[in-house]
Amino acid sequence: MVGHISRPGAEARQGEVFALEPVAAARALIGWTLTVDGVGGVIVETEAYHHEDPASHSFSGPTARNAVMFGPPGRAYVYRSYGIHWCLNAVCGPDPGSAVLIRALEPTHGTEIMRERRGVEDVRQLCSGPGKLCQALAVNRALDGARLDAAPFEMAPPDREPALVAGPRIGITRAADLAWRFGLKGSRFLSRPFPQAR
DNA sequence: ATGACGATGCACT
DNA sequence: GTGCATCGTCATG
Repeated sequence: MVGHISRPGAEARQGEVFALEPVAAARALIGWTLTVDGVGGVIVETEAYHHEDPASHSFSGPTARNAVMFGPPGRAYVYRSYGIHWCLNAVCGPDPGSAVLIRALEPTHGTEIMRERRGVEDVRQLCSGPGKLCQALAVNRALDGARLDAAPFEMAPPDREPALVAGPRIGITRAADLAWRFGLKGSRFLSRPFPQAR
């Protein structure tokens, strides 16, 4: 079973989000539902990567790997991490070379398929990390450059403006001080907790 | 041709 | 909390 997730006006709102600069886009994407062939869930964690950001793959200019980042917004940029995992980004921004890393989903669609693909039962372990969610949604190199507004992708906006939390990005060494990681406040499906605001 | 380096996840202490 | 598998990508010779 593959339930559609479309809502009225979703396409226009999607175009608006992907036109934003990456920090704004990363914030705006929290709460959207993302599926691949009907399997997926609600985006609860993102990170922004700006073209002038030393932590971004695009920082040193176009290469074979990051070419999609320099193309039109609204496409998937998929890359291999640590030779093992895949990671999914949404290309965004008015300027070339910006993207939003999708870091975690709250599983809502096709959870049994995700359990099979991940080999774990716990719903909190299905999509709580960029590599995990790509395994759960069967995202790989074949989807690098694919449009996010067409099959097999489908995206639907949140009904209400979600409450956000922000913090430093995970797993990077450069520009590690920037608070460009965003999460759905109170979500139990994050890859890691956010540092407490003090 | 070769070497350094990860936008990670998992097992283990 | 720490250790590390594993390999594509990119810079260098």
